[in-house]
Amino acid sequence: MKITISEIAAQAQVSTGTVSRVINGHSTVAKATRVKVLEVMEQLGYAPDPVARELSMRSKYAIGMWVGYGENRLSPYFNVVWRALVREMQERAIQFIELPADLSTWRRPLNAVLVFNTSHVEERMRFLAERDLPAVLIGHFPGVSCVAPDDIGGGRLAAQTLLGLGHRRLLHLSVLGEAQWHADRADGFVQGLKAFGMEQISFVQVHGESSVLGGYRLMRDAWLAGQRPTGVFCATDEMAVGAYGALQDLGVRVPEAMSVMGFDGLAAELQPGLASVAQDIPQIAHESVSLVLEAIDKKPPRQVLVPVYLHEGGSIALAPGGEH
Amino acid sequence: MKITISEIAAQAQVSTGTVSRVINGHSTVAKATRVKVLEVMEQLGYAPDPVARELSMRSKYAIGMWVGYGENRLSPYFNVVWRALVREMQERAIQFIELPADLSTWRRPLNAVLVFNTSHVEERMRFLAERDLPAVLIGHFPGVSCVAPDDIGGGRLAAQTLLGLGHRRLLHLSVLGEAQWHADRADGFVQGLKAFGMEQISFVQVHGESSVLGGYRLMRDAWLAGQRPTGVFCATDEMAVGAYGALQDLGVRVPEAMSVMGFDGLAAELQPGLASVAQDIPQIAHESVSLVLEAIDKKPPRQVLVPVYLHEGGSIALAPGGEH
DNA sequence: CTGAAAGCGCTTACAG
DNA sequence: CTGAAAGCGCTTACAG
Repeated sequence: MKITISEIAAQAQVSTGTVSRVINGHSTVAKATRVKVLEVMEQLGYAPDPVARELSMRSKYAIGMWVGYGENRLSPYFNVVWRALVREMQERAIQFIELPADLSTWRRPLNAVLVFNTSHVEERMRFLAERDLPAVLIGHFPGVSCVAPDDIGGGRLAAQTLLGLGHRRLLHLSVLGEAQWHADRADGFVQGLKAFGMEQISFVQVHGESSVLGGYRLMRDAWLAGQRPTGVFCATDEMAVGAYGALQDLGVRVPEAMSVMGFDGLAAELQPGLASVAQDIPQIAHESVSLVLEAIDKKPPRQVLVPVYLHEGGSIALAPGGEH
Repeated sequence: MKITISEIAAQAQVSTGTVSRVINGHSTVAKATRVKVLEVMEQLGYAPDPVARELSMRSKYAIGMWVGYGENRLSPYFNVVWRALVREMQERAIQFIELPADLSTWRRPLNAVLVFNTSHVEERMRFLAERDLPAVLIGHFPGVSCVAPDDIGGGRLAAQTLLGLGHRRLLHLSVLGEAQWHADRADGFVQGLKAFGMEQISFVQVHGESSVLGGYRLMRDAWLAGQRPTGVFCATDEMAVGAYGALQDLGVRVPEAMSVMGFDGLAAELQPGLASVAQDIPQIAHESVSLVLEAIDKKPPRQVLVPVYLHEGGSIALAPGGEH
């Protein structure tokens, strides 16, 4: 049936306490026994039971996750982050509670709140501050602890990548509205172009919705308006999927005639082959929870930027005409 | 200080066992003591700790969830079902494990497997059968326990709904490939039309991808090919979102000129106002887990069909011209 | 470094 | 009907 810590202890001929110590990486375990225990665990495919773990470790903390409503609640990105967050909390044996949109009706005790994927950020942060509830935001907001992917660096990375392949006519599909993340991605992209020398480059930026349909329409309309870039950088992978579709409908071949890049790193699931600036989502989850713990301890707020990296893919190639 | 069951027991002058019994509604508690205990609980605002509860109630079963890969892993539908499943397992205090796509590398003990959202169903079911692993499928497969939404009934419901509004020129956006669910939805729809009398109806069915882009293209192409339905039934809500977009781009007003219906019931998040044949997803999760438990007990396989219902929305209206 | 033991908060045969 | 006790799977002072 289920294999437990005592099974491991028996097989490794140590006490359960010792097994527990190696699980938790306590340094006070002899190297030989540690190795032995790890071996047995590996062999039996053991994984500690998070529920039992929580019951016995039980940080006194209960932290709430306050998430937004609306269509993006079902977005691929949201779901990936949400799952990473849940897993992180489980691993750290922290009790988490998904909060309702309207917090004012909430009664159960709460040690901190993690705010994610929500609109009205300012209003919400004020609400929490007034109640002295430590808060951490996944995103940007002055004065509170925040964690976010390096959107600017990601934009720059996209620019460098496309420029490196010889592209000189570039299009950026960006997003309407005030959110920081897409502004940063666009800024980073432009920074990358500027570093290279703008005078040699033609660059156009258009704005639409951050969805498949949004990307489709932007790409199609830009093309029909006479834009002829060789490289397109999309603010999200979903938009890139749409752009892909539009190019297909227009008979423009990817990557031969046009290189397409996305942002988020969901390509493997969303559109195999799509090159993308990937976020390190497990790391974002990890940092978020660390900041929450710091906030509970009244440590001063910090802002963490989690690095991004290039997710390679066949959707980008040397610019046509071999300008390079 | 957190208040626990022993606190209640002390105040009510009974044992913790008795308190537990009233918490769980066991009938073997004298009315007077029950009342007394409830009073104390109420007074102290006591709520049982779910973690402790799970640890002690939990069936010793570990059940695996075997899900498919590919883009639909991030689809809204998948995510909604996934979360319902997780919650159901938690409530029943069953340990669940997300299985890797390649089960042959799996070592940890498993009492049963819930198969969901996967391709190669036949192959996978055979794999499990060979290993004597009880299996339950969300979907259709002969000889094993299955649970699925009533796709046929849902198709019929869509037909009745649109016919009831006076629509007589109908289009169905269906899906390419061999899966049962969209065949059933289409069949149900046609059944509904036939029951009404096909000779008074013009009906066209087209096939594409089950995505936003798929719906967009089907709708646009049908229109450009000269189709002029007044009612469109989409095999999924995602396709309906795409169809919506196409109609917008074509300048066709919804619902004045065209009624649009989806299927799945994700409209509230995906496209507010979209009318849809809604699946009862919590119920599907519930039945799945029940069947898994039965399968572990060697009970004979059963096939469960979960009813669907109409999710109302402003995307459907009386047919133009008031044919009704 | 490591074992024995108590404890996290709850449930449930087992007696009576 | 109800209490005493063992148990769910793990952690962590406390000794040694």
